[in-house]
Amino acid sequence: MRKKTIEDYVEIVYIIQNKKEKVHTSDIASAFNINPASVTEIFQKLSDEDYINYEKYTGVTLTEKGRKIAMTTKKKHDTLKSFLILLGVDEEIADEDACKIEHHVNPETMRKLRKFVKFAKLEDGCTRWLDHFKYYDETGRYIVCTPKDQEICPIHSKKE
Amino acid sequence: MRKKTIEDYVEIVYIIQNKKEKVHTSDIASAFNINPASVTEIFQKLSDEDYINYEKYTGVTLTEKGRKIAMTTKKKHDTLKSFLILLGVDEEIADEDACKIEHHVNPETMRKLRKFVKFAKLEDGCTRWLDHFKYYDETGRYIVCTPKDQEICPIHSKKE
DNA sequence: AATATAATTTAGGCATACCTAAAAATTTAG
DNA sequence: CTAAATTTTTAGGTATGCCTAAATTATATT
Repeated sequence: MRKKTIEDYVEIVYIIQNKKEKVHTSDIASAFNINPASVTEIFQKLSDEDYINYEKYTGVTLTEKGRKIAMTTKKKHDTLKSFLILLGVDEEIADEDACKIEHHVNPETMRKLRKFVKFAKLEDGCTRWLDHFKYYDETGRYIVCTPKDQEICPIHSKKE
Repeated sequence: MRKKTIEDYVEIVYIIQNKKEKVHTSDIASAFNINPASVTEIFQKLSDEDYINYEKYTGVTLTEKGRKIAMTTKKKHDTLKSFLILLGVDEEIADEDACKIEHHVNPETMRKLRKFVKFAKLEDGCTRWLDHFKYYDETGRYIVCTPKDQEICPIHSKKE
């Protein structure tokens, strides 16, 4: 199976499992808008490779191996989505794009992105540049912080 | 053919065409590290759908339709790569990721990203926050521009 | 508990993007 | 300008992720 396929299916099982205990063929068929027969097939393969516990007709649960991948993938998704929303992308599009991109991003890139999202959210009147970006995006005008006025914010400065 | 396939092949033809006039089966086989026979097959399909001008044994060129897609795709690639480098991702990884992501990003998202890269590059002593991000990335400390010191930079302010 | 209904699985098919081996065309060398 | 070497194409094959139709199992109704 392809990495993308494993991640997509394991992730959706993970999400549905938070509401349902056991995840059924039909849950995934409707979530991905595909034929239930295709889901069965995927279940069999995911089971062969030990990502899910599958017994015919009774629904599936994630194995430890599957859960790890699901969580990692979901975390990537959330980071990407947050970042795109930060940028001003509509939530729905941000979600779609995150879905498609999440399988293809290098771990180093993800690390930088996570840092960046965290950095951008260090506000409380501290972060201004994001507002400046929005303003620039809307008007084309660029607001400057002059270098001399920098200081280290005592509240948010901390290790890692 | 899948969107990803069309974009990947048309883009590489575009890039090679900037150095070679006619693009040959072997050029692409070695660029993508696949079998020449597979390239021939793709050439036939790309030709059927009018993305390239293909005549057996003589190499290919892009049609107008193909060139448009190639340019759009390359532009996406460049924007994504620039953005990732801005974030501090290593050039090689930035390039790889851009390659994989470029097929999956919504036009609205691309528009925001392009704006963002442009915004971030409005420096000349003006943009500070990117340095602050680097500093934060490395040390965990957050440098603040205090709100009162903002002003509109007369040099970079302009419509669109 | 028996039967009708709904969900799931099996079986058989299809398109895509790759492959290998062999045939055909082109290019290069002598 | 012919023969050897190289490149390209053809033919036939594979894995993946989807499909439909039919069979099987589970669930709900009475």
